Order: sequence, then C-alpha cells, then structure tokens
Amino acid sequence: MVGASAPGRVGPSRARRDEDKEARRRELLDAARALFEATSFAQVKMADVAARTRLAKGTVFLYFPTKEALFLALLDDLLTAWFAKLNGRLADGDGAWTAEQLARTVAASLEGEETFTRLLALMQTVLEQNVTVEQTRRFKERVLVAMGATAVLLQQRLPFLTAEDAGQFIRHVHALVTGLRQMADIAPVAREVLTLPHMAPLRVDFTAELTAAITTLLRGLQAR
Amino acid sequence: MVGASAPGRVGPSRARRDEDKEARRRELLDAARALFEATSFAQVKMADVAARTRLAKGTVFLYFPTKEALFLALLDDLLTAWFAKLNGRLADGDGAWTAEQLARTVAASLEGEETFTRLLALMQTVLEQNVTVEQTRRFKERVLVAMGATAVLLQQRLPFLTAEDAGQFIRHVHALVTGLRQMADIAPVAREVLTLPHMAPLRVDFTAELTAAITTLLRGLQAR
DNA sequence: GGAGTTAAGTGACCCCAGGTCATCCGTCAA
DNA sequence: TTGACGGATGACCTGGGGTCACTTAACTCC
Repeated sequence: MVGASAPGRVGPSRARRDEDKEARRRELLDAARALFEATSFAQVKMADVAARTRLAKGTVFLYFPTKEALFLALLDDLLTAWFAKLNGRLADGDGAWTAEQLARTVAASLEGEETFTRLLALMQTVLEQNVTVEQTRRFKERVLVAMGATAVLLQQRLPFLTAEDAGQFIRHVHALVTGLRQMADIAPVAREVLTLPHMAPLRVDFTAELTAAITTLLRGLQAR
Repeated sequence: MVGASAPGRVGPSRARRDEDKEARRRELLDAARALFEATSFAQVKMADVAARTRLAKGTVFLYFPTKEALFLALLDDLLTAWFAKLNGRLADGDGAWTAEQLARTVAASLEGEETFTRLLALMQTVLEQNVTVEQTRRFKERVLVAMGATAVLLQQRLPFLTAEDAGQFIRHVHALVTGLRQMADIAPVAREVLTLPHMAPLRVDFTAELTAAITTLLRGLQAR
C-alpha cells in the first residue's frame, strides 16, 4: 500500500524507495530555491525550508548535513543546467563567430539565471565553508567536465583561441560573472544609495556590462 | 591625571576625548583585521575582537553597531589606502603606457593587499547586509571620489581611453578582482580538492590571472 | 494479515554568536 | 571634594543551525 500522507503532503509519508528519496530531495531543493529567490542566503532559515515542504526541521538535515550543503547541491543542479544550455547554443549551427556574437550568446544564456549566478557568487565565500570534501570534489569534478566541453566548442567558434586561451577565458568569464553579479545584485540599503543621480558610475547592468567585458576580452585575444 | 588603565591596556581606561575615541576605534579595527587575516569573516567573533583589545564585548558595540559595520569600516580604510597607492603609482612619471605595463601596475598594487581584496569580495554579499544607509552612503561616496581620480590618471596613461571607457574599465577590474579573489582564496576543503592534478584548470593564481585579464581587456579596447 | 524489523520522520533541546541594557565607575569641572 | 556625565561592563536575551532519543510508517516473513 502507498501509505497515508502526512497532513498536506502528497505521496508516501516516508521515503523508503530511492526514487521517493530523490523526489523528497528535489522538493527540498525547490523550496530552498523559492525562498532564496525571494530573499537571500542569510535570510533563508532551515526551519522555513522545512515548513515549506511540510516536513520537520530535523528531516531536512537527513537529506543535507548543513545549510551550505543544501545550497551547494542547488548550485550543482543549476550549474549543470546552465552549462548544458550554453553548450547547446554554442553547438547550434556552425562556422566562426565574431567576438560580439559570442559575448551576446554567453550573456543571453545567463538571462533569467539570476538564481544560478547569485549562488555562484556565494560559492567560494559561503557555500564551500561548511561542506564535506566529498561533496566539494563531486561538484568540482562536474564543473571540470562541463568546462572541458565548453572549451572545445569555444575553439570551434573562435579559431584564434588556443586550448590554453579557452581555459583562461572561461576562468575570466567566471570571475566577471561572479563580480558583476555582486555589483548588480545589491542589498536594499545599497540600492537606495545608488539611486542618487551622481552614483551612476557605480551602478551596474549585469547583462550589458558582461557583454561589453567579454567582447573586449575576446577582441584583446584576437588582436594579440 | 591620565587615569589608571584597565588591566593590560595602555592609555586612559575611558575614551572621553575625541582623539582617544578615535584611537580606540583604530584598535578595534586593527584587532578585527588581525583576526580576519588569520581566519575568515564568519570565524571572527565579536567576543574575540573584544578580548584582543581587552575590552568588554558590549564596548565593541559602542563603536560599531554591528559586526558588518565594523568590517565595512575596515574595508573603507583599506580601500582608501589602496586607491591612494594605485593613484600614486599611476601618477608617478609621465607619458603613455602599454596595456601590459598598466596591467602589471594594477596587479602589483594589489600584492600584499589580500585583506583588502578579500573584504572587497565580501562587500555586496555580506558587509552591506546589516549596515545603516548612512554608512553605506559615506563609503560609496568615498569610492566615487577615488574612482574619479583614477579614471583621469588612466586616461593620461592610455590615450585611447575615453572617459566612459575609463569608468567601465574600472568596474570591470573591480569585478575581476572580486571574482578572481574568490576563486584564488578558497576554503580549506576546496583547497584539498584542487590539489588533485587534474583540477589544474580550476586553480587560479590571483596576480597572474588578473594581469592577463587586464592586459587582454586593454588590448581589446585599443583594437576597437 | 498479524508480529517483528528497519529506518524515515519528529520536535524538544542544545549551543553558540550577535546584540542589549541596567548598572558601575573613571573622568573632569565646579 | 563632590556631583554628574557618559564610557565601560558583562549577565542576559534571542534566534537560528544542528542533534538525538523516541515515534511510527512501511516493508518482510511466516
């Protein structure tokens, strides 16, 4: 029998089969994501994640040993999805691209991915602080694979790029995404301050700046 | 009379004159800095800062309303000092520079400034989260002034740079510094993982990568 | 389909760190 | 010398991450 559910929940009240565990894990990730999108990492409480899934707080810790582990797992999913999206677009069609075409493709692939980039910006400073070596290793292993595929595609689109260039370029884009996301996605207090007219030089439009920076980087590599 | 000091402290046991208050404020900032350099923002406890200055915990909160305010004040100092250093080097001598010369100058000015860049990387995600509008405004106002001076100097060294270019270039460098610092300055757990030989593409040498990225950016602007 | 076994789920509890405040007392002016 | 101002103190409060002894759903075996 498929057992009575806890009040308000769907499915079995206890996840004993692997697929049920996986489903519950997904529920927790979705809840964490929704809460994070509405606020910030610091403001999301594990108790809230539990409440949103109608589970007890202790249960959340059965699936993720720490708050950071929960969010690193979420980042893991989003990162994989984003790389797939980007690589798909890079592989779509053929022939060489201009620097600007490529920059637009990368920047466009990040539109609507604020959750991903916000988490990416938190990765080194917050998410990798309270997590097992094993989880970190799995995560980075996955990044490595996706990066490798991207590097190959980049070289197809940009014939002037050496293999070494491609790796370095990806690291620089990573740095730019992290940095620009932080600059664009600011605390309410800072937002208020930046509204002042003369603060314009400190305001950042994520997509526009990223496109500009990547274009310039590629032109620099090309001009070398 | 200059009053007996609290056990182990030098100077008056109570700061009543403005200069004494300022000195005590400095002591607290120095303590916070030393502790941060040895560990991380999360690991520095306000109680430790108090202990290091031989003051009570409550006293720290007389000088800084929150932990974030304390560290933002520290960043404020370090940022001012760094801009002064950079602007000094940019103003030293005259004539135009190559892209690489300028990149080396910027990157070199950040050597030994890990504390500054680490805090910079924390600014938007952590430090501006629990701070008054007023402190944020003062901080950003100061950045604006320093940035303006830097922009002028940049245009002198790089004749191909428009005023708008200069502002955007500084924002991009800011993003790169933030992002690269996070990538280079990793948690112990991640450090262990990145030691694995095949993880090389994920390892970042801050100065080298920053120099490369800035050089490429400038060449891109020049080639336009 | 009842008894026994396994392990997911629960929530009261612990711990710790940021932040508060009633009180104390050093400092200084009168 | 003394009164009062205000800086310093540390016991205390609070809230959120994380734990664990216990409960009970779900499966197994007869």
